[in-house]
Order: sequence, then C-alpha cells, then structure tokens
Amino acid sequence: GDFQPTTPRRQLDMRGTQLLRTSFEALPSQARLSTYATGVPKRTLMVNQDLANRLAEAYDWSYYKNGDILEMNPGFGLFTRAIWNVAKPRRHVLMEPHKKFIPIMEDFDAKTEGRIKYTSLEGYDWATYDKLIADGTITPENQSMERVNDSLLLFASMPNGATGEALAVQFLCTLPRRNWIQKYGRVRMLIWMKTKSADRLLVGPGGHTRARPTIIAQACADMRVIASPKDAHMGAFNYDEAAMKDVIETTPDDWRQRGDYTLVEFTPKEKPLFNSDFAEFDYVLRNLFILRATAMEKSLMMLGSGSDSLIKCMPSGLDLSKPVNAYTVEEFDQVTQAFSKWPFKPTELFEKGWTNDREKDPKGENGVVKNI
Amino acid sequence: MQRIAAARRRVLTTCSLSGKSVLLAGRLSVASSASVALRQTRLQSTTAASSFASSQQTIEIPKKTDDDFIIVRHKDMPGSSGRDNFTAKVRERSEAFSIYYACLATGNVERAKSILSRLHNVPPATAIKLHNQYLFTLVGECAKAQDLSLMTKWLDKMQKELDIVPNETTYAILCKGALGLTDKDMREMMLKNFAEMFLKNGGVLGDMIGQAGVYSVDDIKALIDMFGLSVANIKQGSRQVIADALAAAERQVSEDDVQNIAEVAPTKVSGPGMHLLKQSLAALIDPNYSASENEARIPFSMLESYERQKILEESALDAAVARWKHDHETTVNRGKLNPLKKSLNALLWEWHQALVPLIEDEVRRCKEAQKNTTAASGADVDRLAYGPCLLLLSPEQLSTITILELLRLQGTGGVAEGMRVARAVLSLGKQVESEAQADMLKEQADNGILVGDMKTIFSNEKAFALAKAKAKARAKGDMATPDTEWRPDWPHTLRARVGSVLISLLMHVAKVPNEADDSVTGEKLVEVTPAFYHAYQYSNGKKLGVIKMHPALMRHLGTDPMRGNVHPRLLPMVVPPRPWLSWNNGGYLRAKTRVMRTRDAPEQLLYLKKASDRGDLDLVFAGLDVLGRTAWAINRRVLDVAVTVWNTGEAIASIPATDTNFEYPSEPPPDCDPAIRAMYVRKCKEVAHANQNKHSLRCDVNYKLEIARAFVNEKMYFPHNIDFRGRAYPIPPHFNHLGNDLCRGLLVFHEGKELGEEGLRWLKIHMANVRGFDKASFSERAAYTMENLEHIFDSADKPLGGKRWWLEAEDPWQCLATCFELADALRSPNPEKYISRMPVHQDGTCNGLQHYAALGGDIVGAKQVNLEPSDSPQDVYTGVANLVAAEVERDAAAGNSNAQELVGKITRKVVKQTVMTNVYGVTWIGARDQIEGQLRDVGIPDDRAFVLAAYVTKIVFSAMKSMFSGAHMIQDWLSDAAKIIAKAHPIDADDDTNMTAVIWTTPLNLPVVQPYRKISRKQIKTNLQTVFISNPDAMNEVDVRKQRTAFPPNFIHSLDATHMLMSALATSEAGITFAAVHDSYWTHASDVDKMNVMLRDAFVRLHQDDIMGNLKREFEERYKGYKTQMSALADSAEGKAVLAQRASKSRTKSTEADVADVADVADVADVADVADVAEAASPTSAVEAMFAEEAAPKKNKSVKWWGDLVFRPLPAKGEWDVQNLKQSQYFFS
DNA sequence: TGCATCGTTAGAGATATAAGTAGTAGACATGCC
DNA sequence: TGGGTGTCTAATGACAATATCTCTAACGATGGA
Repeated sequence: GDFQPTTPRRQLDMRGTQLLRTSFEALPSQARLSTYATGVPKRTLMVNQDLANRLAEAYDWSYYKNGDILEMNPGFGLFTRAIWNVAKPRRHVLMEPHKKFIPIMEDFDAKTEGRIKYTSLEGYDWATYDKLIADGTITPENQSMERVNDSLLLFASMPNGATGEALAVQFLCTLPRRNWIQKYGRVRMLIWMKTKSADRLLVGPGGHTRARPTIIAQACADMRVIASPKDAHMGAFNYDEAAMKDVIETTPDDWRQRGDYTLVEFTPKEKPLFNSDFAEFDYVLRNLFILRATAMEKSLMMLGSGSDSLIKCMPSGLDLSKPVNAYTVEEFDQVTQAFSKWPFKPTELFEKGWTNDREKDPKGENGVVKNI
Repeated sequence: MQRIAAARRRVLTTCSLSGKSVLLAGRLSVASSASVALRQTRLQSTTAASSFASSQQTIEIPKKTDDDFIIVRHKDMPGSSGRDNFTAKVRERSEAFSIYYACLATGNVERAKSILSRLHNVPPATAIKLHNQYLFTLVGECAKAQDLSLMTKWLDKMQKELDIVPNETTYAILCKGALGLTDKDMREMMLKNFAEMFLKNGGVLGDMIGQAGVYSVDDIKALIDMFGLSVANIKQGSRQVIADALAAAERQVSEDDVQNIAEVAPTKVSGPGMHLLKQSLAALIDPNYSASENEARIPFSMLESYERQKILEESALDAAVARWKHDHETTVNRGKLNPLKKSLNALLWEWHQALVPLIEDEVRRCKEAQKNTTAASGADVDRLAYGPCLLLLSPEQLSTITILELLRLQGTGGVAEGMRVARAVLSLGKQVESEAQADMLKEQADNGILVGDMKTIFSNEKAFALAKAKAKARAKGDMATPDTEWRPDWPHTLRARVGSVLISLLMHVAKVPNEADDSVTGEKLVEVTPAFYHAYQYSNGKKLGVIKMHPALMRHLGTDPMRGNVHPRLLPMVVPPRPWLSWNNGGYLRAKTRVMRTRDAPEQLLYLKKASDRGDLDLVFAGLDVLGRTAWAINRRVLDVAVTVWNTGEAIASIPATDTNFEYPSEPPPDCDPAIRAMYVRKCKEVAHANQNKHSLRCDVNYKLEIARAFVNEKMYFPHNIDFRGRAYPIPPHFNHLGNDLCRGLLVFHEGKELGEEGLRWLKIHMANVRGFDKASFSERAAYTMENLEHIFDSADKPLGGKRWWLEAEDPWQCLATCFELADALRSPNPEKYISRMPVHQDGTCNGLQHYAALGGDIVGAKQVNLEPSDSPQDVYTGVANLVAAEVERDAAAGNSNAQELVGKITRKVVKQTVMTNVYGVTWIGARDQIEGQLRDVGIPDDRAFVLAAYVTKIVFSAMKSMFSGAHMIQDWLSDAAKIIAKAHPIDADDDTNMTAVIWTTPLNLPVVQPYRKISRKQIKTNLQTVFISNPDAMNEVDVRKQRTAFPPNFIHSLDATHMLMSALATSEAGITFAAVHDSYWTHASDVDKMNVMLRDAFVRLHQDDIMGNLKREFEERYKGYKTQMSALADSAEGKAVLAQRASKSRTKSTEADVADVADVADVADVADVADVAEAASPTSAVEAMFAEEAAPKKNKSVKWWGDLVFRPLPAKGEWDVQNLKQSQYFFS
C-alpha cells in the first residue's frame, strides 16, 4: 500500500517505470534495462515485466503451494516479482551468482519475511544444491515415481551460448540417471532457453535437427512449450501438437540480448521410454548421430569394428534403410538392445585418446623436460 | 650495411682458418663468380629469344655483392595477389599439373595432351617445362615409328598457336628425338635442321648438348661427333660432368679415382661384386637372415658402400614383402596353427596378397574411366582425377607402401588405437608421390641419362672437400634441376585422393582374427574381423575422422618383431649422406630430400631457394655435411641388455612392461552426483591415456631395437637437415642420437680414439654427468665416479643380475654404456691407451640465457650461466631460487602471511621450469601454473597452492628481470620489433591485411622466415570422408601474435644453431669427430679439451659482432618503405606534430579539407578541456544506484597515422666482455 | 536460329556436434558497435 | 573513433574437424517466337 517509488532523476530515465503490485524497489523501463550498463552477464535475461506477469498468471502454481520454487539466474528478478504478486509462494529461493544483481536480490530478501531467499551460490555448480539442502534452504522430499514431485520446482534461465546448451543437456541426463535433484522423484523443471535449443529437443522423427539430446529428452520427459515467439515452431518437422497448446508469445525485445527464447516445461516421465542401460543408449545415440542423415545400415558402422555381425543382430522389424534421424525413441532402444548383446562390442564406451591434453609426448625425446 | 658486410666476412674468414675450408671457401667464391659471368654472357647471347631466362618468378634480385641479404618484395610473392581462393577451380587446376606429368610418365599421352590444351594462363616459365616434358615423352614413340613428325608438329603448335618460345632443353630434346632415327641421312638431316633453328634463335650448341637430364653418354658422343665439337665447347656448368662421364665410360673404374666419379656406370663395381654387397645387407633386407653372434664386418670401399646404400634404398620395399612372405611360409610350414597366433608379418603378407589384386582392379577401372570419358559416373569422375597417379607405381609397390604407412602412423595425432584420417590420407599420398619421384630418378639413371645434379661424390675423407667443391661448381650451372626432372609437388588435394583410395582398399581386405565371449551363451567366438575400421571421435565437440586399428592388431604391434616394417627412407644410411649441394639436393641417394623442414610456407621455400642459388648457404651446408659424416655404430653390449629386458617384458628404464595396463577405476552407481560421475569419466580417460602412452612407448622401443639390431654390424650415418631457424636434426626419425636415453645409450662413434690422460678424466666426468651428478666441479665429479667404482664394475659385469646401480641414474642407458666403457678402460693394462668410442657430452648451461646474457652484456647474468670464469659451476636455477627465497623471507618478516607460509619452501626445483621456459616467453599465468604444481609437490596444501603460486611467480619474474636485466630488455626489444614488422604494410599493398612476416638473416647467411600465418582450410571430399586441409601455396594473413611471441626464442635459437654449425666446421677442420643435440656437443673423450676451445672460440667470434645492431640495421633495410599504423596522444609533441603536418598538407591541397582539419585539431584541443560537468547524483536506494549513469572517465584523445617503421633504439649493452668466456671452464660442461 | 524461362546441380558458406567453469590477471586484437 | 569485450596465456621438432543443410549462381534443356 505505501509504495513510493524514488523520484526519478534526470539521468535515471524512469519514464517507462513498470508499475508493480508490491513494494519492491522500482525498476527502470524495458528499454533502459536492455541497454543501461555493461558487465551484465550474457544469458536468458528478461527485461519485460509484462511478459513475466502474463506468464505468472497463466501458469498454475497451486501444485507447489506446499513446495519450494528454486530459481536459477533470476537476473533483474522480473519473474520473481510476478510470481510473488500472483502466488506468494511458500518459499522461493534465488540462485544469483552475479554481483550486479545483488541490490535487487537483497531487496527481495528484505521485503518478503524470508519467503524469498537469496543466495549467491551458482546454479551451475552441482555442489550448490547439496549445500542448499544441507542448510535447509530448500527441503525437497523423496516422493514416489508415480506422481510428479510437488515439493520442488526448478525454474531456470540458461546462460547463452555453449554453456547453456551444455547445462541443458546435463540437466536432461539427470533424468534417466535419477541423480541431482531428480533423486527425489519426478522434479519438474521450467527452463528458459534459446528457441533453437528448445526446437531441437521437441522435433519429431524425420526432422533434420534431431540429435542425441532430442532422443534423451523425448525418452525421459513430457515437454510443453509455455512461452515462445510467435510461429517459432511452425517450421519444425513432425511436431508434437500437444506440446504447443496455449503458448504465450514472446518477442525479441523482451530480452536483454535480443533474440528468440522459449520456456519449456519438462515433466519427468515415470519411466523412460527405453529399457537399455543408459550408458549404452547414450553411446549408441552419440555415435549414430554422427551420420544422422545416413541410412541406419551404414551408420551402424560407427558403433565399432566388424559391424557386419552387428547388423545381423538387429531385430527384423527395424527398417535399416531409414536414416538415423527418422528413428523413434523406441527404435533406438531396440538398436541399443541388439548392440548390448553383440559379442564384439567395444569394451570401453568413452572416448580414448587426448586431443587437448598437455604432456602428450611420452617419449621424452630431445631431453626437454616438461612438467617435471 | 657496411658493418653487416664486415661482420659476415669476419665470420666467413675466421671459419676457414686453415686446411680444407679455405679450399672450400676459395673454390666456392670462384665458382660463384664464374657462374655470374656465365649468366651474363648467356643473357647477351639470348636477347633474341627472351624467354631463355629460366627464373620462374619475376623477382627482382638485389645485385649480389656478398653482403646484402635477400629481400623479396610483397608484390613479387607468389600467391600474394590471388590468396585464399582455394576454390574448386583453383584446386582442379593445381592438380592438373601433377596429373599431366603422371599421364606422361604412364604413357597416356592423349590425356596429357588434352590437359595441356585446356590449361590457360600458365606462366611462360612453367609452360615451357610442361611442353618440354611432353616432347621428351614423344621421343620414345618417335623412335618406334621412326618418324619425328609428332614432335615437329608439336613444336610448330607451340610456336605458332601457343606463343611459347622453345628453350635449350626443347632443342636438346628434339635432337634426342632425331638421334633415335636409324636412317643415317635422315638423322643427320633432322639434327642439322634442329641445330640451325636453335642457332638462329641465338643458341650455342655446346650449351644445348650440356643440357642436363636429357642425354646419355652415347647421345653426347654422337652429338659431339655429328657437330664436330669437342668437350671444351660444352658449356661450363656441364663440361666437367660430361668429361667425367665420357672418361668413366671408357675405362673400368678404379678405387683411386672414386672421388671423381659421377654416377654413370653403376654396374662397373670392382671388388666383392653385387651379390656380396647384397648379402652383406642381409640384416637389413634378407628375410632369411638371422643375426649370428660375431659376424665379421667386411670392410667396404666407398664405392661399394655407395652401391649398398643404393640397394638398400631401392630394394627395401621388395625386401619388406619378402620378409612378410617368408614369415608367412614359416608359420604355414609349422603346420596347423591357431589363427590367433599368426605373426604380424604373416598377417601383412595376407593383406598384401589380397590388396594387390584389388589395386589392380582399381587401376583397370581407372584406365577404363579414361577411355570412355562420356559415361561419367561420380566414381569415374573421381578416377579421372587420381587414376594417373596410381599408374605411376606398380600395384605391389602401392600395396606395400600403404601397409607400411598405416602401421607407421599408428598412435599419431592423439588417437588411441589408430590415426587421424586426414593425416593418414595425406601422408600416404605423399609417400606415393616420393616413391614415384624416386622411381623416376632411378629410371633416368638406368637409362644412362646424365643428370646435372650429381648423385654422389664419394671419396675418402681427405678428398671430400675437393670433390664437393667440384660438384658444387657443377650444381651452380644451370644443371641444378633440369626441366626433365622438375615436377610440381602434388597438391594436398591430390595426395588426399590417392591416399584415401588406397586406404579404403586396404580396409576392405585387411583382416585380423579376433576372439570374444558370447555375452549370452558364454562360449568362445572367433571371427575374422577387419583390422582397420573407419570411425569418428569427438574431441571438444568436434568430429574427428579416425582410422582405428583392431585391438587384436594392436597387440601384435606392441610385441611382434618389426622386422621389415620400417621404410628405408626412415633408416640411417650406410654411407655418408650426399653432401648438400643445394636446397633440395643432398642426403639420401635416391630420395629428393629438402635441406629445410618447412611448414607449408611458400615464403620460406622461396627465400631458401634464393639463398641456395646465391650460394649463401654454403657454410650451413658444409656444417650439415660435417654432422652427416660422423659415423656411428651400435653399442652391442647395451643392445644386448636392452633386448634382454625387452624379451623378459620387465619394466626397466623407459622400457615399459608388457601387457600390464593400469586398471580403470570402478564405476560409481548411476544415481551418484554428477560431479562424481564427471570425475570418474575423467579418471577413466586418464587411465586410457596412460595405457595408450605405454603402448606407444612400447611400439617406439620396438622400432628402435629393431633398427639397432639390423645395424649391429654396420657403420651408420645420419643425414641432417635444419628447421626453419637453422637448428640441425637427423633425418631418420625413429632412431638417432637426438632420441631418448635409450637411443643415446645404444649409439657410439664408429671410430675409436685413444683416451689419453685427459680423455680418461673426461670419461669419468661424463659418468658423473649421466648419473645426474653434474652440479659439482669437474674434480668433484671425477672423484664421485672413482668413489663409485665398485657400483660401476658391478653394473658393467652384471647389468641385470647385479645391483642395478645404473638404473638409478638420470640417464640410465647412457650410464650403463658409460659403465661398460669405463670398466673396460680401467681394467685394461693402460687405461690411457684404451680406445674409446663413447661420445662425451658438453652441454651449454642454459644455453638460451647464455646467448641472451652475451647479447645484453649482463654481468650478473653472465656469471649465473657460466659465461664468466669460476672455480665451480654456477647454477641459474639455484641462483634464482636463492634470490626468491631471500625476498620471501623479507616479506615474511614484514608480516606477509603468504610469505610466511613459504619460508624454506623455495627450492631450486620450484623455480627451475619457470626459469627454463622464461627464454621461451612463458607468461605470468603459465609460470604460475608450473609453480603451483611444484608447490604442491613441496607439500603446500592444494587450496593454498594457487594463491601462493601467484605470489611466488611475481617474485620469480622480478628476480629474473633483475638478474638478466640486459637480456630482458633485449627480449622486449625483439618482441616489440616483431610486432611492428608483423603489422607493417608494404607501400604497394592493396588491402589492409597484415601480410609481413618477420625475416632475418643469421650470421651464417641463412634467411629465417617465420611461417606463422592464419591458415585457411577447406573441406575436401575423398573416398573415406571429407577432409579438412589447407592450401599450402596460399599466402595468408600473418598471425601477428604468434610472430611476436615466437620471435625472441626463434632468434636466440637461430643464434645457437649458428654457434653449433660454426663449432662443427671448426672441429671438422681439426679432424675431430663431432655430433650435437642443439646445445649439447659431443666428441671423443680424448678430444673434449680441443672441442671446448673451439666451441668457446666460435661463441666469441659469434658474439664479438654487434649482433643486435646488425639485426636492427637489417630490419631497417629490409622493411624500408613499409608503413605501419602509429598512434600518439593528441597533446603529445608527436601527436601535435602530426596534426600540424596534416593541417598544412591539406591547406595546400584544398580549402575545404583545410577547414575540416582545423576543426579536427580544434576538436582535439577541446577534449582536454572538457571537464565532466555532470554532477554525480546520489541515489537513494541500492537498486536505484544500480541504474545510475557511470561518469565517463576523461579520456585523452589520440591521433593515428600511417608512418615509416621506427624501431626503438637498442637497449644499452652491459659491461660484460665476451672474451672472458674463453677462460670459463663450465660454460659448456 | 536466338533467347527467355524453368529446373537442376555444383559448390560455397553456415551450422551443429560435446559438454562442467575453478582459481586468477594482464595484454592485445577486434575490419566490433 | 574508442571503449568494451573476447581471447589467450611455453619456442621448435611435429599440420590437419566433418556431416549436413541452405542458398546461390551457373548451367542446360526446353519451348515458343
């Protein structure tokens, strides 16, 4: 009720200040957030409060009324505000390692009676989660695999570029392994990522952007697009229509780094769609997708020496003349199972050999001693 | 310039104080001035036919006056205009040349003709070569048809349609054609006819007859008769060759004048005869050979040895196959046998048997594809592109090369059990190319064609210099590379095509038996599975095409004898290498070897060729010849021990154990924390890596022992070449004295010398050195050895059965060798009379810093690296460590907590690596990593090591700076200069890319060109996969950063290389045996004292000159007229001057510009006054403060302009006098 | 026969691939924005 | 034009990413004039 935004100074340019329903410190306009300073991390960083508000209203938070919301990289905190205003979650933890945002974070911490908690720990770091659990900042419960875990929800904005990509895949890999936060059961994840990345996870059999992460994601989670640029996914091949209902529209201007971003909801499946050992499944995918547009027949050669005998092991139902990227999750599973039984399969499934390593020369010729 | 000239002369004259080198130098200068004269007369006589000048590019050569260096202007660089259009068309065109030659060589004249007709815009110098080769090919055909019309018609076409002017070689070839006519009248008529045409064009008959690479001795005789000439009429460059050849043809060669023999009549060897020679090579080429214990070493004459080397090089591929066959037969004869136990060679034989027909098939299809050019399926189009190259060699040759090469490449490129496809494909293609080239040279020799390029000059040591000077004089003529011998290098794309075809064929047929358990039934399965397979690896997310070897095959490679599996071009020679006559002429007998290892940099090659042509490299060549003439032998007793160890499979002194691999860690549960899983994967990779290293080490030892075994009774020689900075390396890669401790332990000088009193002392010191006891004074070292005599005898008597004292040494195998030697010497009745063959090393103590200190005249530094006489050796590492330790203690006393943790922990070892790499320009961060590792070893906890390392590193750097202040300033100056140069643009450059490389000339006149440029690569489709390769001919933008950071170390290395070669030349004059590993010089124990004097003398001579001054003057001269972007603050004196100048210039030009410029200046002036008026607002909340404007810091405006290159003045040189070093006994020790 | 249009194809250029980022700090290039 | 941002960090011997998609230019065929 007694919210009083500070008087805007000339150089603060608060003309477009977005009105808020709660008394957090005022933020400058969208335009200003997009440009105001340097040293802001490159990541999925929202600057449009309105988008945040629309999302907060559209999403059903009630499932988590007794749970924790764990937000990674809140940045300007637009979402945090929006969710607060809409749902006032029981507990909302902000992992924001970047110093730039400290004032905003501390503002949240100060004005929500401890329901929004700020930590400078890095969401990227696995150890962070152990720490948060150990000190009781979040209290996830072990829950049955029959239902979606309601004690924890992860809400993450990914770093841009390679790091973000990698992180998303790593998160996905925790689903079949059931480690990290997934050891508590089916913990749902809402992840903001580049639309292209999301697209790659959603594309169906035959789509040429299919890749290893596609198969893992589709095998382990039900995906739903919550927000995305208009028409962004129209070009994608063989799309799952169900994933695309009631999509909230985003525009490039909503972001600090202009571009297309998509919010995807990952709801872990009760059981992955494959029965193979994940290490083998992963190996098979990784190697088959090297020749992703090539017929499976040929691509099987990537799995090891003497793959003629492997082809003989393949179940008769499989159409080996189809290209790799036309295979479904279930078909990959069949291939993996055959691979698993193949007597001449490689003994180690990880890449050997250096390429980037120091001290690669074992001979120590020439008397030059490196790294004594 | 004057001073440089003087400097060069001094080096030259002092190098040739007495004896042979005077002769050599004298001869050389005579020869070169003669050839200059020759060139001039020729130019006069050929003004009518302008294209007779044979230079390929139009490069302005500065007038040669002995003291200027080579400068090639930007616009004259090949490829400087059309760089980086590595498009399909360009690729096709560059391949076309090679295909053309291949077609001619394989009798596909029609296709060659059509290629030739489709090539446009060929530079005239190249065009005439192409056409000459075409005519040359027609000679045979015309002889068969007894009709020259094909040739004459073509000549007509050349002249009338294509506007190509025939040269001497053209007419020589025409006459050769005419000589093939049997009808006497016809023949003479045609000859007269051609001769007339030639004369009309201003030619001189003698020159034509002297044309290299065309005629045989009989041809020449016939021509001389025909034209009524005498040998004296033949042009100077060739006269000697021809005279010798004619003389040689007349009579049986006798041993006495071997030194004068050109390669003419290979069959006329007197003495033991060919079969004996072959037999004597049994250890190397006979499959049935098994080493008998004490085989008598037959003394061979030089000529016989030469024949042996030739046999070795020519028959080795066959020999490999013979050995495979032999091993296969023995396994078969041994009756039924487990296929899993087949020996490697037996497998190779099977592959070879299967591969040859496949290649034959492919060759047939290539031929068909050429016939019906219309039915162009994709594969057939490809076949057109590589087919002719496959035809150059027999299917057997191709198969053998393919198999050998794939085996050799195992483990390269960081691939665990295999190799990179790109490497394999290119490397194999290159092998095929050089084999084809060797074949061509052999064929020419077999046909008795005289090649100007002397194949060899073999002689006794005394006559060597004379013979070489003579040969050199010949090479100086135009006989360097005759047109008929010139071949363009195959483009990488072509190599890749050829390589990929062969590899994919091999992959089809090469099988290996393999065993596995059926995971379901548990029964043993045996399958015959491909030995190689094509796969991909990910490295850093990039796909990497690899050829993997099956584990079953890998097991063989680590254990089976490699007999017959080393390509002879990779072996030591059994005669002294051919002396270096020019940049590509020397070394092995049959293979074209280059004197410099270049990095696909056309610029390097260009400078090298020019220098070689001008005779600038004579001293470098002479130095390399000295290294090549050092004869080596295998240390039999060390070999015996090594072989025993190898066979027992024990892990001893750098020989890893058989079949004991490191264990993989156990896998954590699937639901473990991702961090733990990541750790596990990393550990697995480390283990895999370690195992791979072990295996490759084992394969390497296998190769080495195999070669050593084969050469047990041989006298060996290592041909040497240089890297681009002039450092010398032996060419045989697997086994040489630069190799690891094992290699060095296995090698002794072939010649023995009586120890003498001093020699015995040096042998003892050497003992201490290889033990690692090398920080003490000489007398202490000798005493150390005497104290350990008991151990030494024990090691010598019972190397493996005794106490194994030698294994504790720093260099165990060399220690063992020394134990043997010392024990023998001391036990002999008179140790001083003992004949020793052991090389004794004298190592520069931190050689890089020695050169730096000498350049900088650092007194403190000079002491530290033993440039200054001292009673005991100084150790820089200890010196720096002490300095750092003192500083740390000071800080600790002052209360610095970091320092307090480190008190007493700063040892020599902590700083050693950093001090060593300082010369290479290690950065602060790199050094910190090194020191961090060391601190951990010293017991600093992991979590502190990082912080403390940062602290220590700072101190180490400042200590180095103070200790070697002069050196440091020079380092800075060098890197600064490099940056300026790399960013400099020639005045005529058309765009603003940095194209200028740092180039300098060493005191031995070697031009050094730094090759670092940005590489542009393209994907090239091959049979296996696409391959990512660069166009080696492209001149790309320089990599400024690399040019800069690499220049200081490269410059210093070019100096130490010079020092080494100067020392080599000096020792050679004195008749001392010499070998070197960069900054470690070796000789007989008895000669160490003499060598020590010479190498010091050489160092003094080198550094007496104003090296840095010369460099600066060279740069100023070389880069005269280049512009670089300069900048200065606008309000600095310099900036103001520029602005003023600009203003005045434009004022004279136009008033408008004037206004603008004045405004500009005004602007600049204003800036200084613009104070930041915006007052800082004080925000009321932290969030609000976030978005407050940061006040822009006041900036100084700067001015930029393009100006002449200005090199900073050289840092002042310190007081230290280089002459002092002559008295320093530990300078090299 | 000359030529406009459409379809095809070769080739050049772009992009994804994998996937822990620790911890520092200083220099230097970037045809940036 | 300059500041912010991204890259790299020990010399040489000893060089190596690739499959696939997208877009464009060139080429060829065809057909109507």
